[in-house]
Amino acid sequence: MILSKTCNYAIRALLYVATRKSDNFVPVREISQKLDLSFHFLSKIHLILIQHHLTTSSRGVKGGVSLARPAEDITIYDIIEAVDGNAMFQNCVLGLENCSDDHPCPLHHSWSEYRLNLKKIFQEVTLADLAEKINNEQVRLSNITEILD
Amino acid sequence: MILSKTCNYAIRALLYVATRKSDNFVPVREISQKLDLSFHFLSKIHLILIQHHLTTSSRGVKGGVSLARPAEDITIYDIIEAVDGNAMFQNCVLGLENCSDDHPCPLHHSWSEYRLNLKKIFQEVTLADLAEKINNEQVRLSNITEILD
DNA sequence: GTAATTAAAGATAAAAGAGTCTTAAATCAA
DNA sequence: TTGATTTAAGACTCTTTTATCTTTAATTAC
Ligand code: SF4
Ligand code: SF4
Repeated sequence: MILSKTCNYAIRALLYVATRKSDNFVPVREISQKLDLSFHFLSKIHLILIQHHLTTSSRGVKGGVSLARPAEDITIYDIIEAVDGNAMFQNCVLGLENCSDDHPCPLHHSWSEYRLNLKKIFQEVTLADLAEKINNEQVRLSNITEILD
Repeated sequence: MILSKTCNYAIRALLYVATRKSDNFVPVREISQKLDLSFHFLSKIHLILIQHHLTTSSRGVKGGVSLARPAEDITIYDIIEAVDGNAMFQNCVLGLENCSDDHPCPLHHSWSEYRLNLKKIFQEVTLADLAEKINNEQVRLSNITEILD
């Protein structure tokens, strides 16, 4: 898989929050139940997201997490970078070193172009874009049938 | 990383064998020394490659491994498929299910195109292509400086 | 202030990936 | 045939990732 499970869950969780589109905080417990993911594991993932300023949180009654900025301003790339880092968008696909545009191997040209393209794909899609599709039921967030009710 | 370490090592090992271009078997020990990789770990990786008919092997004095077909006929994709499988070229990047061309989410179009493209990149480059570049010293197989002597 | 609620933090555990080690089997050379 | 060499096979260990559990701290409602 291109993305780690942690990253997958992070994206799904934020998508869920984005579809709720209330200004209130969304409890992690609610997210974990709707997405059928481990509550504690999700909590940990949210710490990462908070540290990277993708979300804010509040404790106590009525607490939970919420997006730090409008869903329109959070790209999938932002989430991937926060969780998995950006090595994927920079490293040689074969794990080789000492390669450059000056001394390209047969893979270099296509790979460097591809790598850039991958980044662009993720940067071009925001949480808002995906959330809209989810609300239109053209895509779903979890493998269980009942998800958003 | 896109590819597993095991897969990286497998590619490097086969590239080394390809650059040797002798009809003799190449001992795994030699490969591991030249590439500065664990002998036993490489041995294990070679079992996979042999099982997938990418290499053949011979025990005993003069034994070792060799490519099962000409280097021109082994693509990087063949190696990746053998070691890491092909999930990467088929699965949804977000780990979601129940998606199709009929109900695409905003990522779907670019991703499915990208996924196909990735496969193509790997399928278009053979061991022979890369081995030639290595022999021309335009790329190297290991991070240690002395490698092919 | 008290109780209920919820995230924060960190210890622990299970699973997967990466790497090591030992023994067995095959092959070759003398 | 014997000994050296080299892969085959499998047990084992270490590390990282994934997941669980427990305790603490903050917030709200009353
Ligand atoms: S030239 Fe590009 S693809 Fe080839 S080894 Fe270097 S970074 Fe990787
Ligand atoms: S439509 Fe494509 S990108 Fe979107 S969830 Fe489905 S497979 Fe993934």
